[in-house]
Amino acid sequence: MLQLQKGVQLLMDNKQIPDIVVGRLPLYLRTLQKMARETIQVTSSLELGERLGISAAQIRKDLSQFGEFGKQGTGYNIPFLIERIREILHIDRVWDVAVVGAGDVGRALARYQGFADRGFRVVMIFDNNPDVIGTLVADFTVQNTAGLVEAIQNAGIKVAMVSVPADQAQSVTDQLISAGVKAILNYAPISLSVPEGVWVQYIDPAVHLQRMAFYLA
Amino acid sequence: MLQLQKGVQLLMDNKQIPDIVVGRLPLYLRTLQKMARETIQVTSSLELGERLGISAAQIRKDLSQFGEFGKQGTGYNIPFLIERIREILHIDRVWDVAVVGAGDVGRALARYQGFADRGFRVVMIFDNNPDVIGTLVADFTVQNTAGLVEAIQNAGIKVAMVSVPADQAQSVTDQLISAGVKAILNYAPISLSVPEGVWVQYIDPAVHLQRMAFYLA
DNA sequence: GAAGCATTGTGAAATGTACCACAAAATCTT
DNA sequence: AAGATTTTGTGGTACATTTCACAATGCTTC
Repeated sequence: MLQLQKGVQLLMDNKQIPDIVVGRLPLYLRTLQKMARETIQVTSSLELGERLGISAAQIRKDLSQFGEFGKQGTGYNIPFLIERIREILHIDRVWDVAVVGAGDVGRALARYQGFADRGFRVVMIFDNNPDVIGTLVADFTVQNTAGLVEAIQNAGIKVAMVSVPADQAQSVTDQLISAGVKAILNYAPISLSVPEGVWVQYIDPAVHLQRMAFYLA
Repeated sequence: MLQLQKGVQLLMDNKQIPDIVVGRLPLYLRTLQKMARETIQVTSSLELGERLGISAAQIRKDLSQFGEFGKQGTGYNIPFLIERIREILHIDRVWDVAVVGAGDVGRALARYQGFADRGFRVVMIFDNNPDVIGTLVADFTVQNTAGLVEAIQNAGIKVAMVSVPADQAQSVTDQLISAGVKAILNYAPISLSVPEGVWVQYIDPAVHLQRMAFYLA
């Protein structure tokens, strides 16, 4: 039986980790958590790779950037590896998240149950439509976007999701940044301009579909 | 004034185009269409790159994979380049899309206005919840997932979006593939297994947030 | 407890991607 | 109409990422 390693330490403080490696860690984590729910205790880079469609060598190389988490001949202890990845990604805590834009997408995000146990929790939602301000969305009262900077600053929020129309997205982004937000998940179909030290990820279903359409005869 | 090039032909039939290049074309297109709405006629790789946060050299190299679309000293004619990219991505037509799962996400997708003019159109939506089947979502009657394969096959649909719970996503995917679907945009938080010749893109807000959390102190 | 099997972590090689820098070509200026 | 300016397309180079392949290690079996 695999023992929990003791004294394992995360590296990465010195080393420069490629962003592409960082981007795969959440996928590893998601699959490992699924395996844990299936009560699997141990896995190998080969098995994990098959579930993910990623080569075993790549998984081993990626994980070795952060420490030695496996055991030769045996593989990786799943609960242990889950904890290590949660530490690496700084999601061994819960980040409060603000949603800006209470349209279909914003409301779906506020009501989404999938953030639980994955490191995030929606705590407030904003909109600038007078008909929507004050209404309830998943236990939250929609706040006026006019008060966004103060509310986010006071709450110390660092993570936000933007689901406003494209023509308001840059302005909202600028306000979020002035309020101290460092990570933005942008659903508006537009490239945002942000200063050094602020990270943006984009979700645009049309972009994803267009990419695949290239391969359709 | 820039003349429209005549007799320009798309290459790429022989050449193997890197997927990473294909993935940037929709971003170029989205920004070019925004510029067109601002009634800008001509742009340069430098200007486009600044808007996108991508180097000018990379944009030129990417586009040169498909043909010579620019003019030295002048740049790129925007309407012309838009049409070329639409051809390359096979979105110089409208692809019918099926939505499976009529929860918050599926309903938001069915009602989303952002697919218009970007090559896609939602034409049907499915769910397996008896309370939801038969209700209206954005002019569509929610159909029973039991009839999914037949309906999609009959309509000749090649593109689908999956917004069902994770534990149903693989089963739905298998049905979509048996119905002839070749491109799947998956909102379920799970890696899908698909055969050669079927493409999947993933949208999982928690994954995107986790990736950024790595960079949060 | 020795032999066989499984699996890691990792240098080295192979492959893939981005950037540089410039000749060529088109436009602009005077 | 000649020189200055702009900007493309691209060969070459530098950098990044993935894959290979194997020594080392830890289980399992007999």
